[in-house]
Amino acid sequence: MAQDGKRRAGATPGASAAARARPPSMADVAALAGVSGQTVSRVANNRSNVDEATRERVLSAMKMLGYRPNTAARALATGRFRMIGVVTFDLRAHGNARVLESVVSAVQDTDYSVSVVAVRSHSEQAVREAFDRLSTQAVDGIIVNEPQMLDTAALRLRSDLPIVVVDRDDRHRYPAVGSDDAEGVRAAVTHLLDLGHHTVAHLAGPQDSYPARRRAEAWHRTLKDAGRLTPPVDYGDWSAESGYLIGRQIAERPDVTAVFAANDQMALGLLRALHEAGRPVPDDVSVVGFDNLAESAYFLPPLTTVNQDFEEIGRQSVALLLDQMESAPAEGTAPRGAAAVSVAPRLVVRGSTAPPRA
Amino acid sequence: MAQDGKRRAGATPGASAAARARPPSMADVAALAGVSGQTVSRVANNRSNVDEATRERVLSAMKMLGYRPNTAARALATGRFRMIGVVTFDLRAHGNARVLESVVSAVQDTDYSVSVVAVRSHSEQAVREAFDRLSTQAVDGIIVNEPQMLDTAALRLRSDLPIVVVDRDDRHRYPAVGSDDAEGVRAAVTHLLDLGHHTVAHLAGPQDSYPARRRAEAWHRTLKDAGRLTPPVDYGDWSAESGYLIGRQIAERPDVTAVFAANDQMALGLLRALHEAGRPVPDDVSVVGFDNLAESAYFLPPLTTVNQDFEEIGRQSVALLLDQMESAPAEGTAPRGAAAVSVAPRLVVRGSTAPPRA
DNA sequence: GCGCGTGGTACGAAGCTTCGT
DNA sequence: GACGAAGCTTCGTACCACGCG
Repeated sequence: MAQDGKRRAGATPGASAAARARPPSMADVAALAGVSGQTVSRVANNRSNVDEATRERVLSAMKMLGYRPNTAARALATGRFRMIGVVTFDLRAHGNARVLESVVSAVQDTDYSVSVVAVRSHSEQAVREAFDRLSTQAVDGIIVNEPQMLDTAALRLRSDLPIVVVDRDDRHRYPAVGSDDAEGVRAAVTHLLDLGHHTVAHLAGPQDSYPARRRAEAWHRTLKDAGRLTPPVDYGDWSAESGYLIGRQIAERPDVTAVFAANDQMALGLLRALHEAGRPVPDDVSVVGFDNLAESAYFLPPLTTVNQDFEEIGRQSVALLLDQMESAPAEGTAPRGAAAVSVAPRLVVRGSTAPPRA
Repeated sequence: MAQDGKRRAGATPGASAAARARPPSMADVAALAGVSGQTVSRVANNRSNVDEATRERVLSAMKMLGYRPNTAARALATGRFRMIGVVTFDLRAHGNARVLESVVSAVQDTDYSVSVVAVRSHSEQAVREAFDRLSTQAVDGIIVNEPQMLDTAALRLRSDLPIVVVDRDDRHRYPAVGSDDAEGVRAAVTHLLDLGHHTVAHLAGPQDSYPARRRAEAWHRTLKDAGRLTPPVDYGDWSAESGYLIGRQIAERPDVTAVFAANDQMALGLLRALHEAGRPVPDDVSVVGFDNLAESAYFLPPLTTVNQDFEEIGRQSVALLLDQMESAPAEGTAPRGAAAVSVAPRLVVRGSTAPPRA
């Protein structure tokens, strides 16, 4: 076989298995298969110009030795890491966890891996730090799961890596993928109007959140387009607790017959507040949420809500990122056109909505 | 300055910025600072034997060039990747997402990164594939978030990497970190007995889940220790839907005055079933859950449940893993003693439990 | 000649390129 | 077109040696 005995003593097949500590290298495979390292490399990278028979020999040698290409060496040689970085916020938030899940899942269908960095606060400082970690670490592209970015200045980062932002916002110049919130909100509010409600109150997310703002704006616009009055908005912080606290105030407004909450958690708090105030849902007040938690179908009453297709969002962001990575191989900063992908949400009608009392 | 002009043409300071595409390497920093690459390496790794003045020079050169050490090259040279792999199941499950969150957070306090691999099914095949991915990829240790492993054979993996399993189970020989389920269950069941209930029914998780089994066993033992009868167990699948479906049957058993559900989601379904059957909670039936979802405090009624300290679990698993990684530097398979860390759960009493009707 | 601050060189594992058969 | 051999590249680190107090 090959004569690279000078490289290391134990590499010859004759050596006992006792010295097996270091993982097998390409040279080991080559020796066992009786081919050159070059050919092993060709097989490992699925090149076409290898004879089927030798390919088989090499593959079985790989299997026998349990050979795994050394990622570090490959990355060093190619300059690419086969790794996608994900910057995410609080995973306790349902949507964030779902997005991460679907991104991981989508990436798994490629030969990339995922490295996750969590941002603990919404400060520009924290976000910048996360990016720093990722660019120090070896990633070829970054997906930013940014459902509540305080200020977009934080997104103006020095980084020549391809980036995709999840949860569409037009304030920045990066390609983005997100739910078409406006469409979902429109469906929700229209559903309530169609049921006969004169207007719809809004329990919004925090004012410094872009998604919250978008939903509030869409709510406002839908009412306006329908020629309805727009009640004053209440702002929560996405939590069930805030929904409950604000809900107690809403419950005291006898004119309110329908409420659109910016997420299901706040809707849950609202349901409890209305219940305690003796205002039955949906007989007295209708409630619509946003997100479609797994639990929402079992709230009392089951919650009408807007379902977001997180799977699709994950798939699309990964696709968009890979796209960029392939088209701009270290081209520097060239966010070509900043594509924006909208994923359609879907209204799920359940028991928390009904026509207003006669 | 240095004389490595042979390495690449554009590296000399005189070259225009036009050729700047490749990130700056150590040699660039060395050239700019007028030292050897070796010294740059020393500074980058915070070694002590560098003169304070040269250290400053090197640091400012790094800053000026925006130098970042190349992870791949470093890994190749050292044989360590500074990366921890996490194998996780469905992130839609609250607990899994929480564990991932806390693991990521804990790792972030070290200079390691996290690579996430998701397992889509509970088959040994899928788990093995996940491990394969991780060992192909560059990780120094693995944390397995395994709250519902079908069979532990799947955990008997060829992998000489340090491993920590989250969600303690004694069927395998790996170090593990998890909630002390038995203790949490005991607290929950005892709470109900103390309220005056003669016995407590159990809405269990799926039979092929170890955590579910552990909780069921602890429930059984607690009742037995108290000398109470143990009603037949009903098995759900963790989902609110299964809780609802089984709950409808439970609601028809007039003897049932208290139910312990193996998680909050099933408890939610149960609450709804009891409500629909006209059996008020807690007046007619008391319900206790397990997990303490963010939402549980706003269920109708607010759910008494067992809180798990996921943050602590994450911290502990990372600590345990780092421990192993440092103590067993490529020692092969030597799971020393298989440490097991138990994290104490805590009963949270809310409105879903009360003494039985007189 | 001890020790500190340095520099020189080989090395790690894979890839690519150029020949050559 | 299927392969091999040799040599160079990637970048950072380990080890050893050197000069200078």
